[in-house]
Amino acid sequence: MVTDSDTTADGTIQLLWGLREGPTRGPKPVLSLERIAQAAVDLADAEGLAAVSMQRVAADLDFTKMSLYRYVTGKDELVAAMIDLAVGEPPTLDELPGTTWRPRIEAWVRLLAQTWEAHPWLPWVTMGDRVMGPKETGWTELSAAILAETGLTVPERMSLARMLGGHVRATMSVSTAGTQPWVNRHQAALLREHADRFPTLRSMLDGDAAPPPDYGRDFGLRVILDGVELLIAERSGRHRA
Amino acid sequence: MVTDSDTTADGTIQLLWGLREGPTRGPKPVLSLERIAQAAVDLADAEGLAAVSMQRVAADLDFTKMSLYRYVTGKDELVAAMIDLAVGEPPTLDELPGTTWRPRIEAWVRLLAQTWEAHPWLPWVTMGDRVMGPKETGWTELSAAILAETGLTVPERMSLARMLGGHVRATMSVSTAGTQPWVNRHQAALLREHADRFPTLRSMLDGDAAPPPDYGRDFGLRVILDGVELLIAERSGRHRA
DNA sequence: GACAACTGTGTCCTACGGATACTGTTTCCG
DNA sequence: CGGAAACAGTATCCGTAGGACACAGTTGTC
Repeated sequence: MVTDSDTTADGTIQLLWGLREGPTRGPKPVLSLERIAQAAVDLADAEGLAAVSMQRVAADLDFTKMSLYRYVTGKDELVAAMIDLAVGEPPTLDELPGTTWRPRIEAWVRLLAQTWEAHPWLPWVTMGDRVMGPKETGWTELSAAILAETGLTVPERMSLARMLGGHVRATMSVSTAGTQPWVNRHQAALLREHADRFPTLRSMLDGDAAPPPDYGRDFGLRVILDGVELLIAERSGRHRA
Repeated sequence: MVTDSDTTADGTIQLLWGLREGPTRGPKPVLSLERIAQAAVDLADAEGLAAVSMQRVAADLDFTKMSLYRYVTGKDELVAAMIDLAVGEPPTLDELPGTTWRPRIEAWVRLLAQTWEAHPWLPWVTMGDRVMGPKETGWTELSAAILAETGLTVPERMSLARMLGGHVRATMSVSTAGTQPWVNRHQAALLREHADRFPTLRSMLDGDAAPPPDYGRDFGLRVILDGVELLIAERSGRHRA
């Protein structure tokens, strides 16, 4: 399941970056990588990632399972193609609102979150060490371009970009059933039952503070970016001193 | 793979919270949930989560695959048991350094990260809507207790706790092979090749800024907590005004 | 027109999670 | 004290998964 070697990575790179040499000799391919990936994405959107199997994707296309292996060396490559298709082309810098890094990066987060909400399986599949496709790299490029203005160091900027992506991931895919957004009803019942062991959590259950509909995405984003601004201010202050 | 119903959740709850009524009639069980979970954790630590199958866990214990199903209704429950075993008992509040929320929550993050580093499969398995076991709930309780001091609202506190957990997750499981910590060598080669499409990323490749060994965990934590302090300060300022 | 290259198919294999029926053991109760 | 119920671990079977491999049919090239 986990691609752990170079040969696999090379294959995926060739696939995603259009480096697969198209042959000229044999019969014309009826299928295409795009059609396959699209069918897989549609399936994952509709029935979840677990429903995506070679069998099923092929069936949705009215082909045999093994025919897919002419376009994709394995399921890992299919998933990689799904990711780059689903994540889509990033916006350009001038499409973003504002002229400074903060509103721009806020918009970047918002747009990324929208994309991920449309494909709820993406958070699970974009974890760990991978080779990013061109579109996904485009999103990263955009964030890097936006954050260049901050004056942070290169590792800091990339840490921040990674952090924001992680934040989007963390503020998604949470149960909706429950009185409080941070706990599902099974957990709530358990907390009431074991109030002695978890007094703080127990007391928080009855709070009537307005639960944010986005599970704290905006709140967390504000906290992070405030921290960044503070850091910038500190450094520019030191520069002047 | 995804437990999507209540009956399953109920079963897992009973398992994790010790609510399974032990029978008294038949032959004495030779195995135990603890032994099974421990074997599974050891296996996952050594060979990765993908190596954990009922077959393999049972073989490591010199038992049949089906014998495990006497202690666990399915693999989901096994994984749930693995999580609560691997995450371990949280520290107590007075074991943490400092007396204010900031050093305490910093220590909380550090300890959680240590635990997760010891079990690199945990990030993948602790995503999404689940029922937490008692030990994992203990970690959450601790963070909630620490953050109570901040004066943030309940949803804000829990968002923050979730955020910090997400931050630990995001700053783990990254490739180590590469000149820069934020990109692996495959990606780096691609960026050099497509320098026109990704100019910002391309230019960052040659930077010689010191790559942090923790992939920006401390940096990100500082940013987040600075943001929190700023928020607290703003509100207390408004209170005075 | 032969041949090489290629696409899509059919068959087969291994491994997985899990259901079910079974054998053997323990304990309760009449 | 002895049978019967309740249990533990086993053996066998099933459906589905990813994938290897050999094949039939199609296409371009020499």
